[in-house]
Amino acid sequence: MGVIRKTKAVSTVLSIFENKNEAKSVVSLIELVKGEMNKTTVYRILDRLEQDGIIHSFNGKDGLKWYAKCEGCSAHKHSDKHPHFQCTECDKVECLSLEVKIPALKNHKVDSTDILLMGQCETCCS
Amino acid sequence: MGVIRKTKAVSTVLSIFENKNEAKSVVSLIELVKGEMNKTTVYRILDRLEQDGIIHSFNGKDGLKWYAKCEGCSAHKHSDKHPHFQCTECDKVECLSLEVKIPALKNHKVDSTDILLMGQCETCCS
DNA sequence: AAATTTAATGCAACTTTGTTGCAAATACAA
DNA sequence: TTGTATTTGCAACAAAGTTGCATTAAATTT
Repeated sequence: MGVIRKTKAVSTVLSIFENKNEAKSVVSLIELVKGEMNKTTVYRILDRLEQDGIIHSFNGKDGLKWYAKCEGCSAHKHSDKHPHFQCTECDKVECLSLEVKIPALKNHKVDSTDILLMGQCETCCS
Repeated sequence: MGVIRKTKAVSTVLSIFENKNEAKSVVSLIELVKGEMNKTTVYRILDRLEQDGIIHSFNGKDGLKWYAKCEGCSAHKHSDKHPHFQCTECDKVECLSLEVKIPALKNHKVDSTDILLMGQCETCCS
């Protein structure tokens, strides 16, 4: 289906991702736009933006869903296979441009990989 | 805190992990022991077993929590850094003994990694 | 083998995340 | 500007997981 209409709500959500290269949890997004739109709307907009390859989703360390802007994705080819880093102190998530090599698996067909590194981010390290 | 008393409920949960080398989602565990014990008890036993290093947990592809038996873990040193594989068709999860090399990250202190490969398992491949 | 202590359990109520159906509102094309 | 299909809000729901508290049952002590 994807994004079809440029509504005010869609613009608001998009603008949150435009500026920074930082990932956002759905929970924090709902909080950010509280008063401006319904949480159901947030869920649905994120779905559509992901289907259009504008953002990508992944699971954070607590099993919560996070989203971030895709770099070079389209509706049909998602380049969202990069790893993510989540700080165990401040919970912030960053997209990493690392290339992680996964050894081949016998008798398995691997379609995608989720890699989450956890530890202390630059800010919380110092 | 950890496991202190060997109750019937603890034995039941342990026996589920003893036999097979297969991971179980909390949801499936609750279903398995339904009638025998309360879901709260399942959650609490899993917590204690994990703290004692007898099992380890990780997030499956849908953000659900899964558990599997540790191979060579203790309360203080968890060797649960191995990757997992989840089948996108039958949802089954396997622990992999692969060694995945993660390149060093500048200005970050990486303490642990979650790696989940997704695709078709041996059974669903053929 | 009782009595005592402390951990473990059951239960109900609750929180949080996420979903669904439907009516009303809005984008956009004709 | 009108018509139609998409988007939104709302309320109700569903599933995963948590909490408090009274009760039960291990393990220790006597």
